[in-house]
Amino acid sequence: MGNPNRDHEYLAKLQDYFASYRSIPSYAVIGELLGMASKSAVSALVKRLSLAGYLEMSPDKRLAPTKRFFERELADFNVPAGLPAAANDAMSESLSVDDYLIPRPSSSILVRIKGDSMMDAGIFDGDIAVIEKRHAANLGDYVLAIVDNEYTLKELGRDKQGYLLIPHNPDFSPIRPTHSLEIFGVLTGLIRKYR
Amino acid sequence: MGNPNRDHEYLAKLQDYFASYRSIPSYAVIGELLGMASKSAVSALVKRLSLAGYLEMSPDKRLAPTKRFFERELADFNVPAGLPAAANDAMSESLSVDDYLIPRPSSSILVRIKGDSMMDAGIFDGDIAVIEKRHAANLGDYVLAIVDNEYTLKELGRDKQGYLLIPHNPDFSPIRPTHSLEIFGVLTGLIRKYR
DNA sequence: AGCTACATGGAACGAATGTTCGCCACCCAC
DNA sequence: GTGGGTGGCGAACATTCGTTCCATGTAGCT
Repeated sequence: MGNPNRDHEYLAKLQDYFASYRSIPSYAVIGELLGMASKSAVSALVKRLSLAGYLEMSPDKRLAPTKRFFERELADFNVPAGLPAAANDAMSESLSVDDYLIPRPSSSILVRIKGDSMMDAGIFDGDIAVIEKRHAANLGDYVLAIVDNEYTLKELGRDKQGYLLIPHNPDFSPIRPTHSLEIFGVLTGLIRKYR
Repeated sequence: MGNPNRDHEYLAKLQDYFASYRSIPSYAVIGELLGMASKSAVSALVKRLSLAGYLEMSPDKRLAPTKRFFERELADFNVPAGLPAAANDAMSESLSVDDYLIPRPSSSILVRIKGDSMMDAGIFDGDIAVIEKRHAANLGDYVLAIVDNEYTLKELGRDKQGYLLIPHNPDFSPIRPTHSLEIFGVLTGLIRKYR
């Protein structure tokens, strides 16, 4: 395999396209997109990518991406500088962000964080929390709780007087539930977007 | 229109199908799927769903789901008043988080954070950073830079002596590149997993 | 009942699809 | 060099696509 495989480059363009339009275009358009003049070249490419596990045929004979299609490479931080391009061949590990963060979609919801009460825990206003819905939690878990008809994300704690909700910000005080403490779910992931 | 619109039911089946196979089937198959015997009925349905904003034509005239296609019914969970500002942004199983965090897959890479030098910016050891590969950045951006053959994530700053890399942790000092400063990419997203 | 509105069935049609085949250009190993 | 493998080109092909037009059936209304 002396030939530097251009298939990764082709795959990348397909990934970009799918990210934009949520569909795999026809062979003719793929060719146009990748700079191929004939559909047979595309056909060959599709066979290769299918073998590699990035594409598959849906039951109705339509071309569709596989799970692996959505995986991203995970590079290690400490890579002593190879060339930046080396990150491509680093072949460390790949993962799909969704699978990584949301293993149980049906019991997970996304909640946008309001306020700074968990700032010291690295949870900022505007972040999105992945909450797994359940009513039980362990001490030390970050829980989305319902207190006085309001949702709030805090650490679940306990002292001799009972359970409390501990903020991670010196400007806030622990909340001691007056009546009952209802736990909506447990924080299992966090997503932040910059810019 | 005595008939309660069955379109929602049809939409639901399409959503299920797409969730399974990541593609929209042909009109014939859609008909089969929904119990319609003719493609003209499907054609009409597609027009309705397109008008409602659930489907659209991709640039190559292929049927594709829109963002709204992936929105989840809020009515699904009967949460007492004041549903936690649910992130309507992106909710679905497969595409959502990827789509939200990684608009350009081919130029994005995932990097696992090592060390606490950005702790005060809410970026912790073990978090995963979404880096968009490019060589230019603005002051104030968090950049993945290559300094002395090591990758490091810092804020890009500048003073009268030139560029520097600013950590967000009082225990660390700003880094002043001795020779050259190479920027590998810019931080565009952050992912953290609990437990 | 008679009428209208509308969703669907059914068939015909041109356009576009993906497959296939033979051929060429290039690169590497020998 | 020579040979073989590989990726791409170009054209022909049957199949399938989505559109279109008209007929049919049903529901609601007067």
